[in-house]
Amino acid sequence: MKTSELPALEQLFRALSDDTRLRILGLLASGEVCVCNIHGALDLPQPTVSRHLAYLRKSGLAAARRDGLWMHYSLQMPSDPGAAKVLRAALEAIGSVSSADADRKKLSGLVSIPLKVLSAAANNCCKP
Amino acid sequence: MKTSELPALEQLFRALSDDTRLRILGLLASGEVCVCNIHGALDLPQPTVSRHLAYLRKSGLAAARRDGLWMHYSLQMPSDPGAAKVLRAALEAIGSVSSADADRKKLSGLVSIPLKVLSAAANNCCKP
DNA sequence: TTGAAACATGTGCTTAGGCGAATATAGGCG
DNA sequence: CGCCTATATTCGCCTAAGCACATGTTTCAA
Repeated sequence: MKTSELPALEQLFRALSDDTRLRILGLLASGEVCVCNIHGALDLPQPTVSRHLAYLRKSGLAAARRDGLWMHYSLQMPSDPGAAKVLRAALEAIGSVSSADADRKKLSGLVSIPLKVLSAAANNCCKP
Repeated sequence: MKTSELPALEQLFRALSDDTRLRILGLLASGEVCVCNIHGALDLPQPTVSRHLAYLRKSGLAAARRDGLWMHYSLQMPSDPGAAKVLRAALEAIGSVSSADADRKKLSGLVSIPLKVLSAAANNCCKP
């Protein structure tokens, strides 16, 4: 059963071969996240986060959804089963890294800070 | 359970993010292979193969064994369970790629060509 | 010891892609 | 419309790493 081709796998691994992108994926693994919260949780310059998100988007690993001023990114599983399995293994590996755990904790802190119920969406973005 | 760290994962993915190295790993998945047979099966310049094998060795994904004139390379699983799972998923994905299958077929052709029993080892290397 | 075979490594060149700083765009609001 | 905020993109610079070609190195055998 021929599924993916080698260049596609190569591209997948290239997308995974960056520390910042691995950290971002570690956050996206918990669900949809706003750019401002990624940039807040990882404590990275906003253009850096944006660039890496663009890379993930072009690689088919992330999807973007606009919500007013905010952009929410979420994980997107590759259609190819082999690539999907690789990504799941990658996410699992990231999940057992202590620094990624710290990132997640910081993210949940950021998200829960305001906790004031905005309109319908429970998303709290960028309240310093 | 903290296992690997992010930079280690990054290095693993970087080692996997090259077409030639994926093809080599596809061959090593079947067992120990001689450099000359890799270079023959993949139809790549010998220095190219050697350099990528060195990269895999330094990344801890391959081990080398000297046998007289020949060097035999074999897969080496990472000690970290998460990384090992990633590698297994990668090998499985490579296994379902048609071009990698062609590589394997060409390798088995090369290996079986002489089939004359050398001393004790059943390894046949580089008999044109 | 000399030569040949099998690998490994150095050199020069080229490209992908990372970063910081600056700038551009898009949406919401007064 | 004009401004602010959130996000995206551009620019200049720099490093990692790929390739082809040439040259070392190691091992064995005559």
